[in-house]
Amino acid sequence: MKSYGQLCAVARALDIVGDRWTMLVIRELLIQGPLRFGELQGGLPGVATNLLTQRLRELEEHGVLVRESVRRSSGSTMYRLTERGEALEGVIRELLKWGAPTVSEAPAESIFQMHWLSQPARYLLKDHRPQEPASTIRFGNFDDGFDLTASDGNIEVRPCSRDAQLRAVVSGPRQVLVGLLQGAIDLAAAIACGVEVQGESAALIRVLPQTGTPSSADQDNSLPSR
Amino acid sequence: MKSYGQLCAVARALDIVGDRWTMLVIRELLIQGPLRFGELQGGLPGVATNLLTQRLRELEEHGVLVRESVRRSSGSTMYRLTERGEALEGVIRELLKWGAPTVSEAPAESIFQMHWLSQPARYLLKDHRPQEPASTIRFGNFDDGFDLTASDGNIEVRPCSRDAQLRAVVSGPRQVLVGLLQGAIDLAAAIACGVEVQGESAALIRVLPQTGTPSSADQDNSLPSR
DNA sequence: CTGGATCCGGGAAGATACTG
DNA sequence: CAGTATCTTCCCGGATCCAG
Repeated sequence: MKSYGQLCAVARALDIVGDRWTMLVIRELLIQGPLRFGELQGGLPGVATNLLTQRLRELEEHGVLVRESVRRSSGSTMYRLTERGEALEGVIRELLKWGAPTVSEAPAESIFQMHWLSQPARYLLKDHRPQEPASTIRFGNFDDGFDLTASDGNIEVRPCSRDAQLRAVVSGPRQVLVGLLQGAIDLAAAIACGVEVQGESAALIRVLPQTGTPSSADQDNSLPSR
Repeated sequence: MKSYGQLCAVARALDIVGDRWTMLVIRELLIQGPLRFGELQGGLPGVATNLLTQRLRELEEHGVLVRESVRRSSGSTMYRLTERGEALEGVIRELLKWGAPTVSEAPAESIFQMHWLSQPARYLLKDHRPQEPASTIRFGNFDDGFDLTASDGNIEVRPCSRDAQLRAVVSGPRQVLVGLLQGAIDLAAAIACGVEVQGESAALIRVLPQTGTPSSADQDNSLPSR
């Protein structure tokens, strides 16, 4: 898009990352790590291929990402954020903190992908039992989800890993999961709305926001030995 | 613009503030406080009136700002950020932190307005002499500038005030001021490049980033009793 | 004179078909 | 799979016009 032509740091940033789809490309690469063209397209439903190409070229020119030819077998190219690109994490974080309250107002036909919840989870969830041993939960499934680890009071999120030691696997309807992570509803209500927790629900409770009313879900049911 | 149609906090935020010019409208209102249509237009060189109208309507619909009819004399309307709108400060802050290094790469013919430096000043400058009494500096002039106060280790910026007690007034060429505030050049170099400091230059040095080489400007010349 | 609304040309975005 | 080419649609930008 055309430059704003202003000698201002905000305008300069928007000259580079202010175009339509651009920040969502950054989001995908921040969440999922290096991706191929098709994978990127999959996380950006509705983007035209020519437009995605154009955005990737522009971001490459500005040093936000790099094209990497994978040498194995054929020349499949990967897109990877540079250090400069990863520095956009702060912008993404502030955008999602601001946008989170409006997710519930999204058009009903909105598309949902579980991995989009990984950054909100990182910022909205906390490890409420720091003294307990590290514990990893999977949200969603391997094809679209993320692994969240609570340890020493910290929360980390990563793309799903084959060899993660999972204490629990969480899945369910889109809107309910969003509300659960934001603390808008508690676990008992979420389960009533169709959320399924396989494994130790205590591992999930450990990181969920505390909702106002200490519900029956708090003392929980069992810790099945896994 | 069209919604991304994604159940994702980042996409939802961009649905609201991702359109062209929108974040710059927010920037103006954050920096300058409530403004009239024409004042807004003045801080957004190149925006078409119809487009500005449209953006203001959209932001009003989303509860980011409110139109206020000033009852005095004729019906001049003011635009003021709501609490929700002011919550975008974090997004602006992260954008400017990311964009600051690229300001020097801006097109040569870029427009400059002094008040655009006020937010960078707020985040890039520090009060290095917290024990000294509060001290206010004006950057630019009353028509386009801002007042910066250092006190108790904190930095505050405000639109220019008629009754501010000024220790110093700083002006000079655009690019040099940008470099000075970012610590890319030191005060001695800035003065050599045309920056003028009227009053106590010590008041300016108190808040400037420390450049690598402790230059002659550091021990400074005098503190004229004012 | 400020605060807009209307009109229109050019260009960016969206959809889809096509190719190495 | 990773784009390119093409066409349509819609938004942006600039000028002009209108109302209080």
